[in-house]
Amino acid sequence: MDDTATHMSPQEQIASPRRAPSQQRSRERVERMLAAASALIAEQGSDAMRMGEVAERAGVSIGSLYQFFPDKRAIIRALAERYTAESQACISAALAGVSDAEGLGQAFSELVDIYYRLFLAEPVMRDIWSGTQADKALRQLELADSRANAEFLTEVLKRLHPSADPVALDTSAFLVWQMGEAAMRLAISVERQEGDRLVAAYKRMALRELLDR
Amino acid sequence: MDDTATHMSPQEQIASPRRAPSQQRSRERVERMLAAASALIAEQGSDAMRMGEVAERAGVSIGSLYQFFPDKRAIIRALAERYTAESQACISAALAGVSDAEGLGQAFSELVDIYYRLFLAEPVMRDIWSGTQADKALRQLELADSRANAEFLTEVLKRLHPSADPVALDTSAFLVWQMGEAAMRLAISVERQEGDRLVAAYKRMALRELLDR
DNA sequence: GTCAAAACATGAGAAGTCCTCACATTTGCA
DNA sequence: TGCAAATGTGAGGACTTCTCATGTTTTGAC
Repeated sequence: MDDTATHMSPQEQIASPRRAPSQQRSRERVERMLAAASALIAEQGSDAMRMGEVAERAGVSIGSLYQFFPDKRAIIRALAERYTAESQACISAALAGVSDAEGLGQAFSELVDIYYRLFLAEPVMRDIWSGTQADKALRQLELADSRANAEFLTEVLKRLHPSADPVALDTSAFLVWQMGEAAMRLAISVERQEGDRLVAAYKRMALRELLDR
Repeated sequence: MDDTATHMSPQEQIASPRRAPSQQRSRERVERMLAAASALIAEQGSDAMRMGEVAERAGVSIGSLYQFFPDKRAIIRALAERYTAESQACISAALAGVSDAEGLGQAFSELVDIYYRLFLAEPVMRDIWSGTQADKALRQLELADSRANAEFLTEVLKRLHPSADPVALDTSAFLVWQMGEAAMRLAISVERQEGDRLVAAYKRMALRELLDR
């Protein structure tokens, strides 16, 4: 009872932490809250998601919601963390065994396709990463996630180009990764056909950067 | 430049239009409102900007604010429109006379530098384009702006590569442009030194896409 | 200059949001 | 069994954004 912060602040506000659910009952309720939030985001977007609605749909009171999530953004962040954990495992697996240029080309191409399909199919993921800019902590999370993913790529690059400057490789990998996320966001915001073209163009561009050095 | 998106979510609200200022007095007041909004965004970000504060700083009542701007986002959009108009003129001028590969390399490189410096120096611009995702109309504006800018690039490319598929050129130009905006956003959100490296890497990557075909 | 109509200005308060807090209930465990 | 810790509750506080009835200024036709 210290960080209670009665007034909203001029700028950044760090949400006070909440207790993690320790009993079976509350763990299930937290799951329901996250599921409700996810459904509402899918339907209306995270901006239009109302905390009262989340509570109602989860079958809990508004107070219970705030027992486990310090504020609205924390719920969204919790969902985001699940996605990042999931996708990092996927990416790591896809790139782990790569040892030559052809293998990288193959793996990278598949990864892009998977991500593109994911973006097209998952309105929640889409919405969350779109809203990234509004929430500093979420932006940090995305950046950290992106760095972690780029790291896998860097490892492969170092194996392929042993004599190249490691910093340059790292920069390339990070940039390529971020460009990919931007390309996805762009692709899903235009007509499907144009989106496909853009993703294909990105793929070519990225592979050239990664392979022809 | 009208629009009316083809599909609209049930939740989307089109803000009712407001009267444009027709008298000298009100035109000046609107200027003051925009200036106040700009200053507040620079200080705290558009999210933390309060309409009451804008009105107070502009020396007008909250009612007057709403007389000319249908809602909060409209004020931000009005500022965004100024930036796009300004930057489009600049880009058009930079690319207009380009007729060979070397000229494009030169002009593009300079343009990237200008944009990077602009992003670093202009907190308002930064904030506005960051918040792009929250406001559908603003996203449309940015997309339209990006297309218009890419169009200049496409024209140059068509001159340089007369035998290439025009659609492919257009896709490349649009992608390169969007990647550039993403690279800028990324660059300003990390340490200055890393940002510089990322922008340089983007420049190389983009030029290769534009020139080596 | 007169005067009606249009444009403009105002701020209390309507409507709606996030989040807190004092108090009630349930659970784990000595 | 009893009791502390964990959990559950929802009315209400503190903010927002935005409206609207009411008053003031400008315009322009006569």
